[in-house]
Amino acid sequence: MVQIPNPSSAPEPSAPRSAPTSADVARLAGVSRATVSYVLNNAGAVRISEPTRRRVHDAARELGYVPHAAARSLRAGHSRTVLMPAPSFPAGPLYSGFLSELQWALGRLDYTVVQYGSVGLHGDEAARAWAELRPVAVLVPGRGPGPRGVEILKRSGARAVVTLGPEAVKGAHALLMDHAVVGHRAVRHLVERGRRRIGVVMPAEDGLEFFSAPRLAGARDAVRGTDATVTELPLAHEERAAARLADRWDSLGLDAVFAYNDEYAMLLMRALQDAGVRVPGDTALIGADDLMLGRLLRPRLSTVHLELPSGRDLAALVDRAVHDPGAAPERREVLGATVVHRESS
Amino acid sequence: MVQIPNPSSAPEPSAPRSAPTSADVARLAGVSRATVSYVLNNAGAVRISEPTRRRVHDAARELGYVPHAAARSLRAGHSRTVLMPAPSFPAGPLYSGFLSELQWALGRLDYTVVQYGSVGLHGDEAARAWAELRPVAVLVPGRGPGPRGVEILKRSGARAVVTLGPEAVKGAHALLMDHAVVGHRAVRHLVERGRRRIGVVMPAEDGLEFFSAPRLAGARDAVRGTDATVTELPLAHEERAAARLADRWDSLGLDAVFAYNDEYAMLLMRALQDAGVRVPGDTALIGADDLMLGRLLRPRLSTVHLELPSGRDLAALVDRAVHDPGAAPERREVLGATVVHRESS
DNA sequence: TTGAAAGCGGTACCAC
DNA sequence: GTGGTACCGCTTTCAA
Repeated sequence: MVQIPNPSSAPEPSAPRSAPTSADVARLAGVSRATVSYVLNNAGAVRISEPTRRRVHDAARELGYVPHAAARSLRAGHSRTVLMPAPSFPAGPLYSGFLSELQWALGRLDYTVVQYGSVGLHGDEAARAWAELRPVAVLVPGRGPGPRGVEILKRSGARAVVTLGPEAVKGAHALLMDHAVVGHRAVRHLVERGRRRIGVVMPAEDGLEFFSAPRLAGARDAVRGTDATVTELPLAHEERAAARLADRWDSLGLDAVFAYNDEYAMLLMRALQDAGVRVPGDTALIGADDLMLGRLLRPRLSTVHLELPSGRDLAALVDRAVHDPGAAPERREVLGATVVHRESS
Repeated sequence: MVQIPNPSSAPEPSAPRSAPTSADVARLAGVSRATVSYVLNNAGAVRISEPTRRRVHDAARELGYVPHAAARSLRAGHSRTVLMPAPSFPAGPLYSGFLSELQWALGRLDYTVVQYGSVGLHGDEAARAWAELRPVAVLVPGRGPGPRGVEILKRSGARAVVTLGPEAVKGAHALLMDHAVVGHRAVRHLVERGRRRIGVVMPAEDGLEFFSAPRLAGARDAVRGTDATVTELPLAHEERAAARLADRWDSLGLDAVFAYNDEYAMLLMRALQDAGVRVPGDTALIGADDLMLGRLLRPRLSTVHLELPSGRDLAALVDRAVHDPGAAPERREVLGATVVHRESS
């Protein structure tokens, strides 16, 4: 018996031109769209007979039905999307760890975290782009939106805006992370150990001023009222730049350096050693971020250990804020910084 | 005279309860919603008088109107969202750089990149969650969805699914990045330099097997047909674990190590040196990923330099695939790996 | 040049 | 138990 190809029995090879909707499921199951919705959402208020439930589930599975999030949240008037602009700075292990912990914690609370790639959008323009997605909350790392941006987000339904940065913005919750404290701790440490002419490495790379400027400010603050001085040392993250800096080291007359972070510290340490400068004998050196690599250097690198807020705490804050959008914005300093004294200082 | 608070004259302090819609704008401007849409989207087909345009723009600005992306894409039947599941592995500088380049390039093509935090979702379940957002394309780093997952995504409107991982999936474009080549290059290099008993460091950390397993396989492959052997060396990313490994080093009888990547290599190098093992004299050492830190070690660390696909190329591939979803899936090996011979091997 | 209205896909109220 | 139906906010014919 010859098998005649039946178009309706072979939907597989040629993909259907558009996604199946709940109406398709309803048709196939021989019920109404309402019933499909009830069944698929396990509506507690409505009782659906077991045979019907099965028919609906079978139809949905057969069609490969996937609900349309946009339609759903349009109807519902809200979503459970937490939007985070993708950071403009290169994410190190600290931030990566924080982020994945946060995603996990928000996921447990049934929120969906979405990192939005806002390239080249600035200020209110960025806020508007985020607002188009109608997130229930917005978490902004780094330089946050201005007060107008926050207002835009709230007017378009964001029940919480949280900034993670150096300054609080009106109307938004603020987890204050002023990196000045990092520079302050580092340089205070150096001063306490008797150093007086202190260099502060400033990365030449773009996107880092956001951290380096406050760290420098903190360093300046730490020498206030002492006879110690701070000197800026621009440095690109490459060997030759470090070598050039090391070559003119004697002329700088420094007896200590706070190197922005452990990576720049490592770069500089190697260059200094190659140039015959003894660390910490001639020049004390301290980094920041407490990366594993610092522990492995010779001498072991002193550093400033950072304590970021826990993802769980931040998730809880978001959840609280979402439930009570009217509450006064929280404003909390969350950046812990403690010196880890090892061998280089 | 007592000031009686007038609710209607003071909309500022108490935020409006819901977001302004295009109907609100229309009402305020004294036009229809259609006109608002025309004006705000600069519809070329329809000419709107200049005074009307101004009235609409003014009204929109005054209300802080932001269009509702969900409603828009629901009506349009498609979006320009490119979805990427947030990677399950800790993102290093390589991946971060690649990602931001990709975001930039896709942004230039007017796509919006969204990283979706799919915590604890696996297989088809994850694919369904992604499909709910009806992205125009899905880019999956690491372990991609199965063929069924791809089918789900395509049926719900994704015009392109691209995997960036070790194996091609039916129906999806594949940028093949089989890390076996990394292990192969590293170990071949060691063998060529006369080493025979070769250790391969396997990170004990979760989420890395995805890279470490293929790298080990490649290493095994490289000794096939030679008299060299490969020994697995489990190692946690902490000093004490490295010290323990170094302590029993002599008993292992190895004359070379491929250390998974530069970070583990650095960890091991320090421990070996502390234990009196000379590198490369007693044991040659090679890492991978060509991180800056390797260049700064003594001896300078040999490594395997990885070449990831450029963000621009991948963006172009996505754009092509979106325009011609019917085309045969591209399948291309994109992971370049070349040994950088320095001093440790 | 502008407006009325249909409809995208789901949900939930109200009848039956 | 189940179905009809009115929305959610926006775009886009089609008429006026």
